[in-house]
Amino acid sequence: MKETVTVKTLAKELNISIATVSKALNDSYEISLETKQKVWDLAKKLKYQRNPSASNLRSHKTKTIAVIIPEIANNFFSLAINGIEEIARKRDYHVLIYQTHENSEIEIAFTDSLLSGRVDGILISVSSNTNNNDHFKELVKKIPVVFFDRVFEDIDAVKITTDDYDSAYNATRHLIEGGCKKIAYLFALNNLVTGKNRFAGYKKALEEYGMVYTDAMVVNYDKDISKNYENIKAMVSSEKPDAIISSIEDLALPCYYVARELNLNIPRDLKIISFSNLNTAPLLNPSLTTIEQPAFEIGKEAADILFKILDKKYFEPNGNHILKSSLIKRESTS
Amino acid sequence: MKETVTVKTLAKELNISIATVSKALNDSYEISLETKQKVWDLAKKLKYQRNPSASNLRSHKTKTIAVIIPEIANNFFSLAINGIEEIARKRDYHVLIYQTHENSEIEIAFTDSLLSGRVDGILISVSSNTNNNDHFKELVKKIPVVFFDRVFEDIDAVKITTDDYDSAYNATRHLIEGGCKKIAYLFALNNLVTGKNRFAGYKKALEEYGMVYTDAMVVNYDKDISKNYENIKAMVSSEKPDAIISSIEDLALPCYYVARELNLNIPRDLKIISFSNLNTAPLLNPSLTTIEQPAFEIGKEAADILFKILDKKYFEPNGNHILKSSLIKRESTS
DNA sequence: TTTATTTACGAATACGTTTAAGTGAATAGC
DNA sequence: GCTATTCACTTAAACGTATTCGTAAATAAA
Repeated sequence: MKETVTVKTLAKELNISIATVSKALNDSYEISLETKQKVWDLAKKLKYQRNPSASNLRSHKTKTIAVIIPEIANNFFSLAINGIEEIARKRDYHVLIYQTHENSEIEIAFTDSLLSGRVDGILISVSSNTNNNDHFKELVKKIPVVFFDRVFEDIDAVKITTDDYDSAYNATRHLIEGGCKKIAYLFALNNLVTGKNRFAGYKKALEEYGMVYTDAMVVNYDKDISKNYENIKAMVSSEKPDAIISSIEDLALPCYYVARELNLNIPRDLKIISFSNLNTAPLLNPSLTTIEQPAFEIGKEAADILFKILDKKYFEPNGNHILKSSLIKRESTS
Repeated sequence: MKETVTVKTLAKELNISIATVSKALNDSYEISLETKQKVWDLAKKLKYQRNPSASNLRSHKTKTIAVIIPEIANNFFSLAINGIEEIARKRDYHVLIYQTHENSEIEIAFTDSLLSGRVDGILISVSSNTNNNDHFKELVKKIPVVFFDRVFEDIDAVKITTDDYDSAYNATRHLIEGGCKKIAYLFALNNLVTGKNRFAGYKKALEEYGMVYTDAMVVNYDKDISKNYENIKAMVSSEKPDAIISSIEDLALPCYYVARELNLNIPRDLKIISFSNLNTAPLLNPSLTTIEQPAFEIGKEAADILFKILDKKYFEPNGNHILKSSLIKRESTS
């Protein structure tokens, strides 16, 4: 059993006090360069590693942030985490991952548990079936939090989103200008601004062209994934839309299967456009027109701002940062 | 500023000692049920949260595991993390994520830094350009580690892999039986058993059918992604294979682009098969035949075993667990 | 030269928990 | 009735670090 090397070890070896060692390791101005160098050299030689628990306990800094997301096996979120991790890495921070699986209760359990001082800050993308934001309101009072992509309106925290309204609006216009007369909508994130804005953009475009939608043309996301397929199929069968806008990626692929099942040709009989970060979008049959969110940049931005808050260099508690998505036109709408 | 509630708070309030509170919270047999109940009730009422740092410092248990992977924005790895997270959740463990981006030095930095007692155990899928495994050999002596999917041969630790040899063998046979005469191979993970086994399976199948491969038909993975496309294109142009086996997902899509660029029809002119967990594989143009690894299960299994080791209920330091992949035949090879 | 300030370090304490060892009272064994 | 054991709890000491306060020596200011 190896002896673990602590400040004590170094102190004893160098015949100086523990305090001096600790200060030297933290590059304190109180310590002479000469002594610091001796400490650093020995620390390196003995492979000294600062004990994080002890350090945290004393300093109340954990060098750790938490990321709470609905699902990791999702292109958007894994890219976002990628961005977050990149920023965290630069600052030698550690990243804890928590998946809610779109379950609000799990989400609450996570946020509660993170109040114990395990992390310095939290990045959250809200679960789709979270209706009540009381726990978030409490949370943001106690610990720095940045919301990204899936956000609530009335929370006192920084939010990073994309131009949901504009991109949905543009997508709808793209369809209308392509000759579509009846555009169905796959609605998700109903209770979040994110979802509301997308839907509003869709409605606005319809309105501008004197078109209407009926409730029958709107399919709501069901967390039971198999039902989504059925619901879309039922809607397409009865309503016979000539286009579909999907407000989340998860609903795009079911559309392809439905079209196949109903013998509808995409894009001739049915045009499809979806919010999506699928890297196979260009290779699908037919290739899929997407509203691509800058997922990686969202993650970076969110992390960046969280760190600014931790550094106390950010003073806009309600900042709303909006990044631009891009509409990438492909065969499914041509 | 709210007072943080500690064991001290509870002790004072209930007029009992700190030790009693601590033991009650840990459900120790030394404490009467009556007292425990009082402690639990008050803890709940005051929303007491055990301070993780203090607890770790004293008990040397962090309730945290680390996952080191090459890339999170990858179907296989995000599914694996999903499985890991599921198991961790059940045991109230926290999951730290580290991405190496296939960089061996970053990998070493991570493993070194995890020796400070920040985590109880580590799950690793080795970076593709890691040639030297000395740091792993040292690592496994000091902390429980389970390797998954991308593993080294001669490390004294548990390994979770898939039947790489068999699945590559079967995939190759599938192509041969489909009439292919010249099967190219996209080689990755050359320095890991994982990659070696896949290549060996390919070679064995060729051999059985009296076929040969030349070095010119083998393209090695380049970490500069843009080069892969060029390399594959060059190989296909000069060698004119009638099929390609890609040993990792990242090399499959470039094949599609190359075929498109060279005006080759898949599968007529060029059949393609790839190790892959793409959920859009059935929707590609044409749909892609895949060797699908049970990514989620691999993650679960790896985490499961790590916890067994932590519980000291696992006694097979060299256990090699092999899960089965499935060959899913689609249009790209028909 | 005398006083004030700076420099470089050490002693001691606190962070919040866990745990080994100890204690008095109640119960059991004979 | 006396000793041995069990029960329920307390005391006190860690775990390894960061930090406040203090201090002796060296330097600067007067």
